[in-house]
Amino acid sequence: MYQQRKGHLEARAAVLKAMAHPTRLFIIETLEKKECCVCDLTEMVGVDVSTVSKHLSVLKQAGIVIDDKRGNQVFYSLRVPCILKFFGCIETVLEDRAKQHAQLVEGL
Amino acid sequence: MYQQRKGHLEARAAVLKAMAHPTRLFIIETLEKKECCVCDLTEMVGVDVSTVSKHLSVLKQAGIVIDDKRGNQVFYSLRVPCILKFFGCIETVLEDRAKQHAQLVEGL
DNA sequence: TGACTATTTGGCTATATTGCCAAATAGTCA
DNA sequence: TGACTATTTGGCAATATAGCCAAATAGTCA
Repeated sequence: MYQQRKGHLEARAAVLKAMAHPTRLFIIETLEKKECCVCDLTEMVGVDVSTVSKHLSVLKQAGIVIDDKRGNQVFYSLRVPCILKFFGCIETVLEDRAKQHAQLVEGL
Repeated sequence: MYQQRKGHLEARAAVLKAMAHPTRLFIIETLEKKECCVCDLTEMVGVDVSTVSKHLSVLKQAGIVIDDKRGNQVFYSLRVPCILKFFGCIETVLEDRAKQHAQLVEGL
């Protein structure tokens, strides 16, 4: 039952896992607007450049971004724009959860 | 830039992270069709019941499933059906990646 | 109450992730 | 070539995760 779908589910989980980090979500959001080099992103995020580079590597590995080397810079862009549609539903989850929490608090 | 959105992005990332596991994706898929008790899911997944229970706890914490205790069983169901719309795009990522990989192999 | 089933929790080990620093690599330009 | 910038990689410590077993908790039923 599960074993038969396991391989496929692992592939899906890998994509979700690659997105499941606040810095990487920020990068995805940012790349939606325009491609950026590692240095642009590093400045916006405010962590070590090596950390940003590794996050980008995770996103690239997952097939979410592509890189394009130009001169001594590497520009990253979103490879799968539909990724952004995810967020609408995640917001639903968050709002729903907030609502439920509010009810619990009221109910006290 | 990032700092201002960090809290919100962390909340989003937490939802994605809760989904980013093959067993939990299987549970989500299964609960789409019908609610299940822990024992049903345990049998389908084929791991220790305590492991399944912990996965369900992660999904519940994230606001993705709800539980309903009836007798000495606990039934779980999907709280946010839109979660399933995610998968279409994830498939796109996977297919796209497979295509690219095929091209790389051909190009050798 | 006592035996039983269903579920959750605690404890443990093995493994993975994050983020930093330092060092390696790649490209530019005088 | 040498100095410089941009990026990636290796190594490390701290932290989180997954899954098992054992034990605790909750409910049923005779």
